[in-house]
Amino acid sequence: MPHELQKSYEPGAIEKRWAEYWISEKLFSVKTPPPGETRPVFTLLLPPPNVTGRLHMGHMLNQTQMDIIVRWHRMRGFVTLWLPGTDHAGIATQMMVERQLVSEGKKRRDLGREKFIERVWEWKQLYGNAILDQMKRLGASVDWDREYFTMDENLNRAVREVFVRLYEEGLIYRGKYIVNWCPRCETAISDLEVKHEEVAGKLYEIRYPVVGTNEFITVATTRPETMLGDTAVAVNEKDERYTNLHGKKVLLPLMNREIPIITDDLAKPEFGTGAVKVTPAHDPNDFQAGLRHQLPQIEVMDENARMNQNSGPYAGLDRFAARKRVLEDLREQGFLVGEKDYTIALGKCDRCGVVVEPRLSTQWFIKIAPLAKRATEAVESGEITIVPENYKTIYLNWMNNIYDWCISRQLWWGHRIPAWHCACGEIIVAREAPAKCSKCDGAKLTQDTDVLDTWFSSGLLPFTTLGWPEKTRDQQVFYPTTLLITAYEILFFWVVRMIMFGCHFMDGHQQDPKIKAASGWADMKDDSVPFRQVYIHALVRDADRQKMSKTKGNVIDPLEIIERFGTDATRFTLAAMAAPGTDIAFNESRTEGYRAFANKIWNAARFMFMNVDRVGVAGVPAFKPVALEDRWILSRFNRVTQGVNDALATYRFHEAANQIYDFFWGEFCDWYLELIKPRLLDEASQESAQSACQNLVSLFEAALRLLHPVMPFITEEIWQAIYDGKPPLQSIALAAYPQADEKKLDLNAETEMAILQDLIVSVRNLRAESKVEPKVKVPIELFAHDPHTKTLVDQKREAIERLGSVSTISHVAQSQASQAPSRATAQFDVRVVYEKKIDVAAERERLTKELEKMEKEIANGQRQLSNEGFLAKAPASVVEGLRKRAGELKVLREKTKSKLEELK
RNA sequence: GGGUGGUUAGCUCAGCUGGUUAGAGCGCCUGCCUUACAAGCAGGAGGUCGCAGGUUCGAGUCCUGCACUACCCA
Repeated sequence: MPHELQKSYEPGAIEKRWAEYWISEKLFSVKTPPPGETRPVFTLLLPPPNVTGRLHMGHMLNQTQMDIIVRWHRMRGFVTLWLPGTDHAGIATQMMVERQLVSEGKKRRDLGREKFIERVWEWKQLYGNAILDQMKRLGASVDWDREYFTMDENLNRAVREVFVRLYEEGLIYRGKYIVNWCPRCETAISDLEVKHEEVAGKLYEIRYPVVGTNEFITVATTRPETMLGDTAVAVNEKDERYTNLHGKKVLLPLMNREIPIITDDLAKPEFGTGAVKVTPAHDPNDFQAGLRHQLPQIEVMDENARMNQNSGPYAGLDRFAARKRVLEDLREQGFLVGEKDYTIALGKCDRCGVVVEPRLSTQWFIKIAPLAKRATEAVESGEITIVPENYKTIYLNWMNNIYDWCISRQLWWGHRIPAWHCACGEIIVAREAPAKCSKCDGAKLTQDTDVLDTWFSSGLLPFTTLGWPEKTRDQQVFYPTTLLITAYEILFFWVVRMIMFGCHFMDGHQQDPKIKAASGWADMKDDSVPFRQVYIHALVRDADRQKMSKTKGNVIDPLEIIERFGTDATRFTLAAMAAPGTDIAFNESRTEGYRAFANKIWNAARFMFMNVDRVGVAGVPAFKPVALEDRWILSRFNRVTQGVNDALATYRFHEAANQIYDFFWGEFCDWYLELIKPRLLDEASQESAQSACQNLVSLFEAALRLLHPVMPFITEEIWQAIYDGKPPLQSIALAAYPQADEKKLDLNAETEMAILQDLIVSVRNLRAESKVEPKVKVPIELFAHDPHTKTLVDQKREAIERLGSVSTISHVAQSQASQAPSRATAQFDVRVVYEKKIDVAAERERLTKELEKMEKEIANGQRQLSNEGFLAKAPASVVEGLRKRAGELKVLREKTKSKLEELK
C-alpha cells in the first residue's frame, strides 16, 4: 500500500488529529509507581493559569519549554509526570463576575455572599477552562487525569490545615496595620500586587503655625489632603534649624487641632524642608513613627477612599477632589508657601489600575522571617538551583529584604479564613467550624469574612496536589518535583512562597531513595524543597522589543500565529529564540521560516516514501553504512544528537533547535539526499537501491525522534506513516530519544565530505561567475595536492559531476590557479574549462579584495608566530593550527597574485 | 536613588569556560519551475562587535570608566 502524505504541508489538520489522539489514548497519564520502582522520575508542576485567562505568548513560551523538557524526559525513559491545573485567582475572577452583574444592573452585595459565590462557580464552569482547552489543542503532554483546581475540596482542606498549623505555631497573627488598599476592589493587596509608576506631581510646602509663637514650621508633602489626619510634625533631632521648636506644638491648619512637634529619624534633614507631617493612619512610615511616639491614628478616608466624618468640612469628597479643595483653602488662608515639580512613584493596583491607598485596617499576616530563613538556605546551599544563575542573586537579595505577608483579602471568592469570631471577642482558629466558643461557651460564632490571598493556596501546590496532608505514595515518588519552569514576574509571587511552604511543611520528608538515586539526585540532602531546579524563562516582546500590552495594542495572539503557521512552527520559533536570560522579540518572519522548515521535512518525507514504495522497504531497518555519505551522515547525526542532548540538559533550547535545523536541512536534505539519489534510482542494482533506501528510512526515523520534543505533530504524523499503520508503539512520544554513540563518529568521513563539498561549491561558484548557462555541463581540471584527495575525487566522480554540473574531470599535474576561472584551496585547485569571457574588472576587484584579506591574515599570523610569549603560552593545538594556516595562506597568496597578473 | 541586563550585518538574534578566517534566519542582489520541496534550488553582497582605556602572547568574550537603552526595587 503506497504511503499517502498530502502533497502540501497543512499543519492545521494533522495537529488537531494528533492532539485529540494523545488525549483520548491517555498517553501521558501516569500511574503511581509502586514501591520497588527503579526507573528515574521526572515531575513538573504546570504553573496554574488563572481561570480568567486566555492563552498569551508568555504561556506559549512557558508551555513550549515545559513540553520540550517533558517529552525529552519521557522519551529517555523517565516516569514523567506533568501536572496541570488552574488557579481560582481571587480578585481577577471576582472582578469578571462583578462586571457581569453590572451589565444586569446588579451589584455583588445585592446577591449576598452565598449567591454570589454560586455565580462565580457558574462562571468558572462556563469560562474557566479556556487556557486548559487551548493547551489541549496545542498538544501539551500533561496528565489530564490529575487535573486540579485550587478551590477543589481536597485542596481547600489542605489550605485550612496549613492555616491552622501556622497559627498554632505562632506564625500567623492578626493585627491593625497599614496595608496597601485598593479602593476599587475594596480589599487589601500585597506589596507585590502594587505596581509603581513614575508620574509628574508636585511637592507642596505647607506652613503650620507654632503655638504660642509667631513662628511657622514648614512641611513638605506630595499628598496634602492627608494633613487632615495629621497627629504630629516630625523634625530630626540633629537638625539644628529646629532645635528651638522641640517640645512645642503646632496648630494644624484647616482643622484647628493642636498637634505636637516630635523628633524622629523619619524626618530627613536633606529632604524638602527637613520637617515632615505625620499621618499615622495613612502612611506606612508615619504609622511606624506614630507607634514610636504613641500618636493617635486618625483615619480620614473610608474604604472607597472618600473623606469621612473625621475630615470635617471635606467629608464626602473623593480623595482627589479633597486634595484640590484642601490646596485652595490652604492657599487662600496663606498656609501654602511652596509648590515644586516632583516625580512621584505612584502605586497602582496590579489588577484594576486604581491608585492604591495606604490604609489602616485589621488583617491577617504571616510572620515571614522564620520561613524565609529556610527558603534562603535552600537556595544558598544549592539544594535548589536557579537557572540562569544570576536570578539566584536576585532571589537572595529579595529574601533579605522581605516583609511580613498580608494574607487576608476582603473578597468573597477564595479560601475563606478558618477563624471564627465570638461576641465575647474571642477568635477561634480551627479546621472545622466550632460549635461553641472556647472561652465563653457562646454558640453565636461567625466565620471571619475574609478570604486568603490566592498565592497562599498556590504556594502549597507542589505537595497538596500530591495528597498532602495525608502521607501518600505519590509524595514519596514525585516530591520534590524535579523542575519548575516559570517567568521572572512570578519569582517572588509564587516561587518564593512555594519554597517557604515546601521547606516548612515537608520538613523531614524523604523521597523514595531508589527513585531519588535513579533520577540523579542522590547528592541532594534536602527532600523538603518543592523542586530541585527552577528555570526562569524570558519575556516575549513584540518584534520591536516592546513589552506587549493591551493598552499599547501590540499584543501578539499566539493562537492567531498558530492558525497561520502551525503549532510546530510556533513552538520552534520560541525554542530557537529562547537563549537563556534574553528576552524574545517575537518576529513573525522567523515563524514563517520555521514553517518552511516543517514543509522541508514534509517534502523530504514524501521523497522518502516515494522511494520506499518503489524500492519496497518495510518498517525501520538498521543503518548500514555503505558509502562515504553514509558514514558521514551517521557521524554527523551522532554528533548532533550529542549536542542536542547536552543543550537540553542545560535548558539551551535555542541551541537544541538550531542544531536540529542545520542538520536536517543543511546536511541531511542538501547533501545526503542529493548524494544517495543515484543509488536509489539505480535500476541495475536492486540491492544498492534497497540499502540506500533502508539507510534513508533508518536515519529519517531517528531524526524524527530527535526533533519530536520541539515539533511533536509533524514528527508524529510522519513517524506513524513510516510504520504504515502498524507502529511498534502507540506514539513517537513513547519511543526512545536518540543517544549519541561515540563509535559512530567518523572524523575521516567528515573530513573527506568537507573536501567534497568544498569542491562542488567551488565549481558552482565558478560556473556562476563565468555565467555558464545553467543547463550546460562543463569540464573541469583538477590539481589535487595529495593522492588522498585525488582518490576521493575519483571515487566520488559521479557525485561531483552531477552536483556541480560537470561533464568531465581531468586531473592535471600542475596548479591551475593562475588560469581563470579557477579556485584554489588548501587541498585542491580547480578550473572550469569554459570559453566565455568573464568580467575582468569584476574579477580583478574580487581578487584584490581577497588578496587584501589574506595579507591581513598573514600579517596577523606572523605577528603571533614570531611572538615568543605566544609560542610559550598558547596551547600547542592553537600554535600548530596557526602554522598550518600560515603555510596554506602563503600558497594561496601566490596563486591569487599570479591570477591577478593573468588578468592584466 | 539602588540593582540587573542589553548595545554584534538593513531587521531580529546566536556566539558556553578568552584561542586559528565572527555565524543564523529574514530582507536584499543574480540566476534557475534540476521529476521531494518556488514555503524550493544554486550563487552573491553586507560587520572598525556602542565609545575610551586596561589586563593578556592573544579580547566580540575578562576588568574599569562613559554613553545610550530596557527592566526590577525603593
